[in-house]
Amino acid sequence: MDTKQKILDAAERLIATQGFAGTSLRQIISEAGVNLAAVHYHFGSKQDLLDHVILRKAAAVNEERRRLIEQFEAEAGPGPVSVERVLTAFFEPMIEAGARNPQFVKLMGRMYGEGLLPALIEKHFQPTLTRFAQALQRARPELSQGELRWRMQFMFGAMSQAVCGQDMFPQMSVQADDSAFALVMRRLMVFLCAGFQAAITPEAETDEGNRYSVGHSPVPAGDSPKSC
Amino acid sequence: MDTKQKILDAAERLIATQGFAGTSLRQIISEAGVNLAAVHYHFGSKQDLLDHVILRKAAAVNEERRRLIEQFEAEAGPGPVSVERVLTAFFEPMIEAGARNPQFVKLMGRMYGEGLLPALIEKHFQPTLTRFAQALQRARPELSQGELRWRMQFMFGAMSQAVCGQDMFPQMSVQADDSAFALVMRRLMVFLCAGFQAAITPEAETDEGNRYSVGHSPVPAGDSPKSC
DNA sequence: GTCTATACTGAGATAGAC
DNA sequence: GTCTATCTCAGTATAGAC
Repeated sequence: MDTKQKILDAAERLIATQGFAGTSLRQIISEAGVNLAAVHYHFGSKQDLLDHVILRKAAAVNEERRRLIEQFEAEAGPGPVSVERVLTAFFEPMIEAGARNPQFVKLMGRMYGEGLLPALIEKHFQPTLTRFAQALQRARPELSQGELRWRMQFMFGAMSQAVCGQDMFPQMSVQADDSAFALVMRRLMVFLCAGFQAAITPEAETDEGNRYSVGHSPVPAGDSPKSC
Repeated sequence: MDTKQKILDAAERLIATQGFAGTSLRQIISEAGVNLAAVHYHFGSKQDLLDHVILRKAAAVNEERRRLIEQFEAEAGPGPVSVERVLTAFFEPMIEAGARNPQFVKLMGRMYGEGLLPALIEKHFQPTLTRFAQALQRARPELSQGELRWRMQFMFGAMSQAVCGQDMFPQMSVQADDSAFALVMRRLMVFLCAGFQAAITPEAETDEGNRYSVGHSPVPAGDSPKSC
């Protein structure tokens, strides 16, 4: 009866540590102690198994996100919800989930990195995502829709690395213990908050000459096109 | 004689569009018109083939990055190079590479997402990476080494999504044409620049009670721990 | 409905003939 | 250097026991 659960648990554990492509069904069934065909009976395919692994927990996180953003919007009345609070509504449920189950959050990050999440999000969480996009748009009305969505794209990438990124600096393993997770997420929020608050990107200077003239003549220090 | 080149070219093209895991050696050899065993003869394994695909072009980008940061440091004299200029030294060579060969840059982003790049970077580009970390540290001396490296981690994640991310919003495909690539990268730089410039993350408030009290009582609006 | 046994196709890798 | 044959292991499909 709990064959399904055993498969889901084993899959979550293994995929979180080894990635989706790096985990074979035979590993999963061996750890779960079930038969290979049971996976396809219950889930259809490896990809569908992944969907179920993610959905059974992501749904709650998503629900909580929706609840928080609604609460903040109600509190804000007619005015916009601040960028900081929108990000809080987005990340706080994730931090909570990570405190309860670090594995799952790591798995989500990995799946995002492997490019497997967007399809799922589009299938199941599009409304929530749109809701956050609109909230951010109200908080930063100067930003074009294009720029805002790119910044959200950047946000997802940064989040993915925050959650499951491997260290680039071997001499020091930053993510020592799980208790540091909440701190990392707060660092992420600070970083992203500033990013969203940045002035709009000037769209001018479309390849006049070759911008790579930077190369061998000194770069003018003062009048950069970037508002930094 | 050009068997090696044919394999490298086909691999770059296919992996850039389908990812590493999603591309089989048999696809590659079919497109290159060579024998399967030739791959293992010339490169040893699929993973090693990927290393060669990346290294043959990434080395130049990396060299250019090193050259630029050195130039900026020379111009700055004893003072620090600004965050903006450090990021320029980092991204400008990549923008150039993308203008010449969009495929390659996309491939790099994909590999980063799949978690295959950090090992390579550590093996071959550690000195350059350390150099940029030091430059950023001088530009933002208030940041602890840990926080700075996390922000770099966020940067890599955002970059990865900027370069190869799939759209989350189906109704509108943002990355319409390749000419938009430079604009996206400038948007990324503006975003990241603000992120690095953000005030340090307060490390206090370590789980006193349960921070999720946010839940059912209204969240205090004013006195947030995040400096946003 | 639930699970087992087994076979099928395609993957990466390797040994050895030429 | 190159190619054939073959090995192991992956995901998948199905027939049939209970």
